[in-house]
Amino acid sequence: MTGSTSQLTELQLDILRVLWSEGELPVAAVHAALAPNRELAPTTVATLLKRLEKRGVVTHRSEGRQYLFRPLVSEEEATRSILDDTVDKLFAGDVPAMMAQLLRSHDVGAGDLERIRGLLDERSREMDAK
Amino acid sequence: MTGSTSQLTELQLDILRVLWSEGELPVAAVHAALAPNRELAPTTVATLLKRLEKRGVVTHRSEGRQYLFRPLVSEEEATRSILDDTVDKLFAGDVPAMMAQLLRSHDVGAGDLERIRGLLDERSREMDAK
DNA sequence: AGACAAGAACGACATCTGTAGTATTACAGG
DNA sequence: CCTGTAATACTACAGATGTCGTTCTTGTCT
Repeated sequence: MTGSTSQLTELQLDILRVLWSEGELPVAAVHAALAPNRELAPTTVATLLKRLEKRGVVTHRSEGRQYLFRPLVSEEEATRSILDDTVDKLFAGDVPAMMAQLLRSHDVGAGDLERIRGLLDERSREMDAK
Repeated sequence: MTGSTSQLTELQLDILRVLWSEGELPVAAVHAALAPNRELAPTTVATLLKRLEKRGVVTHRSEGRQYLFRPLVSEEEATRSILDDTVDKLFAGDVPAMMAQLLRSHDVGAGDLERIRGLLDERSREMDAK
């Protein structure tokens, strides 16, 4: 059970994305990576990281006088968790229903449709294989 | 612009669902409809409704000594808004990417795959038609 | 050793959400 | 007209989140 990964906010995800892509980083580096998009004080980033640690989403180890933070959940897990939550919240867990809604009211071009067909076929093959 | 419809929580959605399906209702009725699933004090429901009204999600009119609440956003709009938000949050707005993820890691059975193919075809025809 | 600077630790504050108790108010009956 | 009673209005509080300022600590450089 990887803790409450589903309730991650945009900002929390942005922080996690930095860690996912960069690996183990000191607060300053996370702050720096976020700087272009978010104007946050370094202490803000530290606070966020600390809170995420309290929730079991990241952890840290000391190296010299600074902390190196590292994620405890993978991007896959987080994404999945959030998506699960959304499907439950909006469609009572009915994934196809959600996909139907996505197809219906969100911009999906012709090329996208093809791409999705490809994915479906792939998935079918996988199921047959097993 | 229908206000911040995208940030609706599960509880808020539950309340809205009651209104969507029942129409215009007094607080007591909303409370009653929710009762089987949620054990909330009537005042709690009233508070929630009032806050939703402040956010422009519902409104009310007086009838005698009680208020009749009614939604200001449709279920379609709310669902869409939340989904948009999720796609943005997780896949930078890339709907097909989200669908791919759904197919990959959520339980979608063989029958579901067929159903989705059907939706795709339908969508394709709609596009051709236009 | 003493002063600096860079981190970390702590504390704060506003807003939102879930949750509800208490205070008012005003109609309905007697 | 007075009193329940039912509905609304008001107040409160804890936990989460976004956002920092301030203080404490400790390695480092002269």
